[in-house]
Amino acid sequence: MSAKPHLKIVKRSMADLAADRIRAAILSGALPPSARLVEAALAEEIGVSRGTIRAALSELERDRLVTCARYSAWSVATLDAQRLWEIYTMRATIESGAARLVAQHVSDDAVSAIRAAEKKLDAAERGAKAAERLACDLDFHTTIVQRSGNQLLIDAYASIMDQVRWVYAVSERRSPARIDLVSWHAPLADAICRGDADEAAKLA
Amino acid sequence: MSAKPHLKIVKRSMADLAADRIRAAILSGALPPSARLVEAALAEEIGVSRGTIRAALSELERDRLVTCARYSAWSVATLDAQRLWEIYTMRATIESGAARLVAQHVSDDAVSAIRAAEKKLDAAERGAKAAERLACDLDFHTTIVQRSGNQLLIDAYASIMDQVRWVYAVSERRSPARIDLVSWHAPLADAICRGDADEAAKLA
DNA sequence: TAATGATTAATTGTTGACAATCATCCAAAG
DNA sequence: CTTTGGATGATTGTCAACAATTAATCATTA
Repeated sequence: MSAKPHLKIVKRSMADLAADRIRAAILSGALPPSARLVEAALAEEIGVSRGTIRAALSELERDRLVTCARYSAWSVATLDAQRLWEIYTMRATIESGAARLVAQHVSDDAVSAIRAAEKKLDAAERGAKAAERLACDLDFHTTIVQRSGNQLLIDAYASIMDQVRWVYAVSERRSPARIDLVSWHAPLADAICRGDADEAAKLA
Repeated sequence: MSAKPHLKIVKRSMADLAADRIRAAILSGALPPSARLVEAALAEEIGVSRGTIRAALSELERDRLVTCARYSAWSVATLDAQRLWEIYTMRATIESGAARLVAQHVSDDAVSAIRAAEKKLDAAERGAKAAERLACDLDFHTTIVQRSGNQLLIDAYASIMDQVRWVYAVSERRSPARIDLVSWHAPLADAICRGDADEAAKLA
């Protein structure tokens, strides 16, 4: 995605690593919604101290993957219908704002980037397996948000997409009907490329 | 704002209290952008241990009021032109999404709530001092977001509005011309009340 | 039986000490 | 004069122990 590869190695803290482990366990479904999380147990299992685990859980709390009841318990967040609606609405809101921005000052390389993502989507649409198509789908939308140049939007989108993936993982509904991805996304891509901000925001 | 007053007292952790103190210091300008924050010094000043201060700073980091350089230093976030644009764009995006939601399923009490906020804005517009008018202005927009019924949007808006207030506090530009607040906001209120989602989103 | 209050085990909140890392300074070499 | 290298102080990262709080249990009482 980034043109110039940067060599800098990012040394990550144990807390970050621990957060990754727990996050993966939640996203994979190993830790189901509402599952109880005990700091001491996690500390033992991952091999770090409780303080480190606490920092990791705080990070996951920010991402809304876990919740904390004071002096009582951490637990994996729940996913009711209301929250599901909120997640999808939030995603649509952010993507809409991003699409509007991209359309407002549309550039050549933005167009090429979007068209490239569209093309990959087209390629995946025929023949590729469901997971591949889903990945290209998400990639298409992510490309748009990236192009908005707004780090706040990009971060918020990354966070909400984590939730979306979690929803996908938890509700194991496989391949929800084989719709035509390209024809579904083409109007949005076109609106952005011709600079129609309002239309782009509406479609997203 | 809330109809039924709940009596529950929320005992807050020392970390939360510490976060409030530091947050207030930042929003008041006592801690200017880029100011260095040393855990030990803050711990001494506020009267809690470093671990507690660390938790507080992590919370403020989530709110993007402070940043952390590994093994080096915490510091108050910076506010360059790019970030300023990002903040305002993000606010517009969230408000747009919320306005669309409210307009989509507009209810009677939603209309009355918005009209009430509009009326207060109208009252403040003539005679009241700048701070008062600004408060009513923010209140009007907040009312809309609250009415969206989406907790994710509400939280995100509260977070970004903290940043907006920070911008106002840091750049001490007073009363940026006395524009007619009501006529500026009326189209948005009308669009929502008549259920025109696309128009509402565009105006916001 | 249902409500009350004490007891206790489990869990998070907080702390201070130690380890790891970074930024600065300064001297020496080229 | 610039660059290299090491010593040093300051600051964050991590840990283990202790305090505070909660939730469950169970006997007691009306």
